Amino acid sequence: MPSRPATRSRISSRRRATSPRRAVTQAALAARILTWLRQQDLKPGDHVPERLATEEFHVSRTPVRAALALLTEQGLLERHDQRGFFIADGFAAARGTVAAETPDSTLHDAILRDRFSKRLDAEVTAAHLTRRYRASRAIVLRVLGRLQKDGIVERALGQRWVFLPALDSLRSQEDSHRFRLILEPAAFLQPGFALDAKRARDLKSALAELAGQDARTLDLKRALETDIAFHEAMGDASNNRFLAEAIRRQSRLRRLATTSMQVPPARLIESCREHLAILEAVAAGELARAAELMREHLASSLRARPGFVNRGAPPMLRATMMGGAR
Amino acid sequence: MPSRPATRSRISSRRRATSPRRAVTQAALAARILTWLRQQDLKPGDHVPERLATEEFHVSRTPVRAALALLTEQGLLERHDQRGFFIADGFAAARGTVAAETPDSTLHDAILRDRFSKRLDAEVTAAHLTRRYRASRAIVLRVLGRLQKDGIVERALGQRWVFLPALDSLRSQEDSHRFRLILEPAAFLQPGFALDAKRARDLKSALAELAGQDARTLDLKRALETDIAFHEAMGDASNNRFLAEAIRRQSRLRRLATTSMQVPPARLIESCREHLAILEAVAAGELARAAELMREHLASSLRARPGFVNRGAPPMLRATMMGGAR
DNA sequence: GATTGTATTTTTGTGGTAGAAAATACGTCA
DNA sequence: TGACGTATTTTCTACCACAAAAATACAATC
Repeated sequence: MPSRPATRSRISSRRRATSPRRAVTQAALAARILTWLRQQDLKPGDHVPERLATEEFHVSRTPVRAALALLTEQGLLERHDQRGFFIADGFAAARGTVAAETPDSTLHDAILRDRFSKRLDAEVTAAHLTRRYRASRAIVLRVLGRLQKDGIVERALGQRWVFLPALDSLRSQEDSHRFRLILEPAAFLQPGFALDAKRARDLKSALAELAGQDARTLDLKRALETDIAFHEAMGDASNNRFLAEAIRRQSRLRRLATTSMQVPPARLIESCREHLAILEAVAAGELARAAELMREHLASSLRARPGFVNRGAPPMLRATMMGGAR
Repeated sequence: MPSRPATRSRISSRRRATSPRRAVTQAALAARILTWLRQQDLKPGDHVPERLATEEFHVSRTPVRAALALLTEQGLLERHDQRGFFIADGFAAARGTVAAETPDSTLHDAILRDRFSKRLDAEVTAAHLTRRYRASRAIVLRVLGRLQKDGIVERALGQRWVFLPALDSLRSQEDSHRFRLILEPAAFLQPGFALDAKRARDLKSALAELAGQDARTLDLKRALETDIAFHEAMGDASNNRFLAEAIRRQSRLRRLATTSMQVPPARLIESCREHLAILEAVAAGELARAAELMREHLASSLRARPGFVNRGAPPMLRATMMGGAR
């Protein structure tokens, strides 16, 4: 087996007295409810009826109540007897997310890390992973399922799981960029394009803040998240669910590949300015111009990609040469 | 529960003496090997080494040998002692596929049918489905997983599975068409666009045959399959795996929705002619023209959509009406 | 009348085990 | 040497019982 010995963290499935399964899904739901609440225009004292979350997330009141109780513990909500949950004073201020470390996410990240660094082969079996990470079979299968949904692995007909060429290969990065170059400018031109007002405002302030920062002290993770949020918002605004979904898919891949593809910080800041220009065009109702700006923005990013144009052969030739073998 | 009583076919998981699980995956692999062999330029007498299929499908020799043996039984291959499998004389002639009826596919189709005709609610639980179809939980979960992969259902955080608006709603159909209008013309303009020669030939002959047929006696199922094969081939030729994948995703949805959306046969035949024109443009190396033809082709299909422009009732109302009877 | 609080019922996830299927090791033949 | 044939080992799936979580029913409150 070509797999080299590697980090062997124990990813346990045993129930510990302190954190049964509940804590995991509860936290996940709480996190989703929180981002959902943040998207709305809520003031301290506003009521948060359980029913709304129930309908939004297609779950019963039981887990919703548990999640809201969790948010109450964190001071984001307040609970009044017989009246329910209300937005707390600290709601707007608090920045932290409720992101929990789950056995699943631990394994998920470990697998991605080891795969990107080629410590994992392109073909693995579930049994291999259970041994390597000392995780229960159930967890391994769940994580593989999630990776499959994200287009990272594919299940073969037998008992192998195959890693697809991810964004770590130069070739896939180029494919991804060209794909986005097709998709994203088109979003603005869809009939019914409409950007949510609050969302536009939030994006604008986040982008403006980043745009003013120094390239040397930039929080790269936050910059990437803002970048992704911007692109997904444009997809959602397109009013076409397939387009939105396709853009979101690419976002997910980009987020995962962030470790291996390093964009220069200066480019990220430039990016923010371009995003702001696009938002302005949208606000002015000049959608055709927004589309054109988006095209230029993505083309710039494509050019800025490390190792793309700066090295050797020109784009067309390169593409053709690579076309041969696949 | 609004679900009305409905077809209750028993979908069994019990192993019958005659067909254990093996027969299913075996047949599935055999079918995939067959289409794979058909894509290659093979003559009777050509050797089919096990290793090639092994590498192509990421499975071990054991299932490959079983599948090849199955194809031998059907007279498509020949087996010579100590030398292996060879293309049989009847290989090119035989048209039939090895498509097997599995418990999974039965349930899969039943669920889709019942959902399209609104006999199933938009939110279901696995337990509900096991009762309704008298299927084992394992099968239900597998099928739900597949439907999820295809973007038909989504798993909620609790124990509900939510059907996404599929191509049965008029709105989604329009979204789908507009999405394809973005994607598919762009395929031709990707650097490295290259259509496999044999594939082009096969498509051309299939399309030519359909184009010459009478609208009244047209085999609708075959026409749809050819249509899909054409569009997927263009995606594959684009040399961009994300683009190809996105097109394939749409194809899968279209195939599933075929029962509920009825395209007039005359339009299908016209379609074939347009496909042929695109192939000619590609063959002549006029990719920009091919892209333009594709745009027109998809735009025509969008216009030809039943109930879009031509019919009376406004979209929302119609969609509701269609829900009633199937 | 709608929403919350509480209790009850239903559904799901997990772990262990037997048997089926896939992977693999090894000998043989062109 | 590389491909096939056969035997052995490993891995997976189905099934079962129990604990945990979600859904639901019903009473209480605004």
